[in-house]
Amino acid sequence: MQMDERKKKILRAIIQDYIVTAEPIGSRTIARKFDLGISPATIRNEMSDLEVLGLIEQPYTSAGRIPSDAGYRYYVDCLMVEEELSGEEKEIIERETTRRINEIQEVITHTSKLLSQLTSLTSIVLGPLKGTSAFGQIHFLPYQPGQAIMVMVKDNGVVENHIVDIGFNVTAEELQRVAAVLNQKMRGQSLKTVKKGLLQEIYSELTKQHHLLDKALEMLAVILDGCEEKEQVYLGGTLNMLNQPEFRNLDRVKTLFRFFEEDESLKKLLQPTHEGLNVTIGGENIFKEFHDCSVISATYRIDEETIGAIGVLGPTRMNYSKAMAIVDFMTRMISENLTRGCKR
Amino acid sequence: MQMDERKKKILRAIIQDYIVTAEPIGSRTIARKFDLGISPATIRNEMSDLEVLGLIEQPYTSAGRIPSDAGYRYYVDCLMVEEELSGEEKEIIERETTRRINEIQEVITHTSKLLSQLTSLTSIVLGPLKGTSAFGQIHFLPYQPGQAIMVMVKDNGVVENHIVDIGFNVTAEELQRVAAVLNQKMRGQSLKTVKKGLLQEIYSELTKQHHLLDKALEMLAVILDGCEEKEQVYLGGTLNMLNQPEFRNLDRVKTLFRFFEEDESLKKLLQPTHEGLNVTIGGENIFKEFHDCSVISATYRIDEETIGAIGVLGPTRMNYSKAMAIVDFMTRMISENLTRGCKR
DNA sequence: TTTAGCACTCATCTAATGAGAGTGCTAACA
DNA sequence: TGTTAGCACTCTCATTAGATGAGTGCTAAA
Repeated sequence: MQMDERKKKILRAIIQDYIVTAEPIGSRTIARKFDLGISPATIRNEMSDLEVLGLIEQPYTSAGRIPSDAGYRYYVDCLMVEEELSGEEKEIIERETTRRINEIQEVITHTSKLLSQLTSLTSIVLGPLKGTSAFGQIHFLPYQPGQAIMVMVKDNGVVENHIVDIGFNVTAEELQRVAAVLNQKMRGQSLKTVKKGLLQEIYSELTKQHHLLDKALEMLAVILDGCEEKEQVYLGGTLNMLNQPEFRNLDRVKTLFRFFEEDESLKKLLQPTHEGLNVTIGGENIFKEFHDCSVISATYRIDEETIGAIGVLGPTRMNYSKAMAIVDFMTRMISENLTRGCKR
Repeated sequence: MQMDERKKKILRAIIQDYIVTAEPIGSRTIARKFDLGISPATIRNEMSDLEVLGLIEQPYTSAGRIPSDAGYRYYVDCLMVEEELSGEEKEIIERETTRRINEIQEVITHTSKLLSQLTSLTSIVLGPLKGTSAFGQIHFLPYQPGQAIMVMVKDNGVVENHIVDIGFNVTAEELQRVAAVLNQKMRGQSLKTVKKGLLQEIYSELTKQHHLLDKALEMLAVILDGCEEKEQVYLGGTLNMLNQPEFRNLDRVKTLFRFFEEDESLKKLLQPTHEGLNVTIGGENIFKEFHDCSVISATYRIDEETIGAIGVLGPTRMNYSKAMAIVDFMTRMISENLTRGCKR
């Protein structure tokens, strides 16, 4: 059995209606709502075929039909008319992403908020990935006795400060020297490289400064500990989920929100499977909690290097064309802006 | 009508039962569950009195009784046996709060998690309040051209970094001088003082350094902008709310979670009305969203100065003695630990 | 003052019923 | 041969009507 033009029209009608109403739709209603020029009976026959093809299904006997995961997949791949964002929407995204924002944290939280607002879905934004940033420079500033503030600037512009315990018998001047050695050896290197290969080298360099002999290794450990990168995940518009009829059930909401609290799992949701826009529909998702959801995600880059990802999460019955257009445009804007920001 | 011993016993029984079951309780059941040595009929008469006194109420005719807000209030003020925390609980709190934690952020997020875990309620932790911290020192570090990293250390130990735009014609050396002036003038002053009184003084001091004449004021504005304090609120265990039968209703959950997203309102929830433990019961709450909830809060201090607050939020039908004991013990531990940390 | 007894109330649970939307099948039609 | 009208049938959902049970208030007796 083949998909002819009429079947396509009917499938599109079913999906588009279901996206809006979240109710199963029957042949009669299709004939009434969409002007296809054929009778309910004919539509019934075609729907029967679509069901055999696995593109639609009945929640129960003698209810209307709803799209199956495969149906959505076919819709996204073959049927959907790609949506052009309105000028207004584009403008908002451009304005908000090109705002002069100094700290990457802000970019992330801001993006997450904007994304959920525009799509009315839940947004997930994944911050700088492990291993994508290298050391820029390290500074030490005096703090309490026995402690110092370590300020670390990474090459992607992220600045972090950590308080490190350095022991009481280390002077400010000694710290300066440590910083000098670290800066010289570590600049442009990733944390991984340092931990794997450079550590011994730095240590022997430091111990040349006889004062530091006994303290050096311990200090290094503490410092590197402070450098430990953690990828951050931001969620936006989690409440939007509660507006979806799919989540009228409290237990469903509970498992959903419990999932939202696990950063590690959230990251996996955004795991890209290929270049460009990733669309994961219903049961395609690796987590069974999201077998009634879809995820649209894409990665953002500085220059050509992927450093993070953004995505939206919503019920399988989401407005794919809109969400895809927004995620796509937004990653492009963020990448441009970040790349420009780093060159500045 | 007076509260005699028997009335008290009955009221206590009603409240304690309701805290556990969340179901209205009737005279017969009270007689069965609690060994008060009187018959259901007698209990009925007393309950009738308690209702006249406004301490209990009927959800509808011929249902059992439930405590009213006034009933809870009476219970908390007069009836409740103050709970002693178990050794184990105390130990956990002590261990977790005296852990060597360098950054105040961590203290806050940690506390919030711990608090919600121990109480099975939602915890709210309010970070350092505006105006409670004074400048310690300011440093500038090189960043991108035209920008610098400003590292600010406050006297309460908080370290923040911000990227500030400083204009292209400012050299590193000039920045050092600015820092020197700022450190000299601002140390120990609050941001408010600086903005109100010191600004002019700093400006005239800076302009003495002839190089900086034209840039000084603009830079100052940018710097002070970066200093702007924002109080942070952390929520923990929001999901605990979903386990309460009071929140079986999705709309209720929605308004609740929507409220949780407004930091400003959350702060008001913790607003202390008097020294020590604050208990706000049901309708006493300023927000009508929480007329079926109670809040137990207390402030924490560094030395004698109040710098923040912690609290738990739960249904009016919460375990007051337990929650109060935990909040009380926890603020004390945090205060001690922070005070010690600052002296270190 | 306390208690037993009794009539009454009201929410909740269950089963029955009917309406409505939709299907599949068959036969007629173009 | 593809399309359509008609019809019997199915299944959910909302509504209704009892039945159940926990609880109350009142009265009268202990």
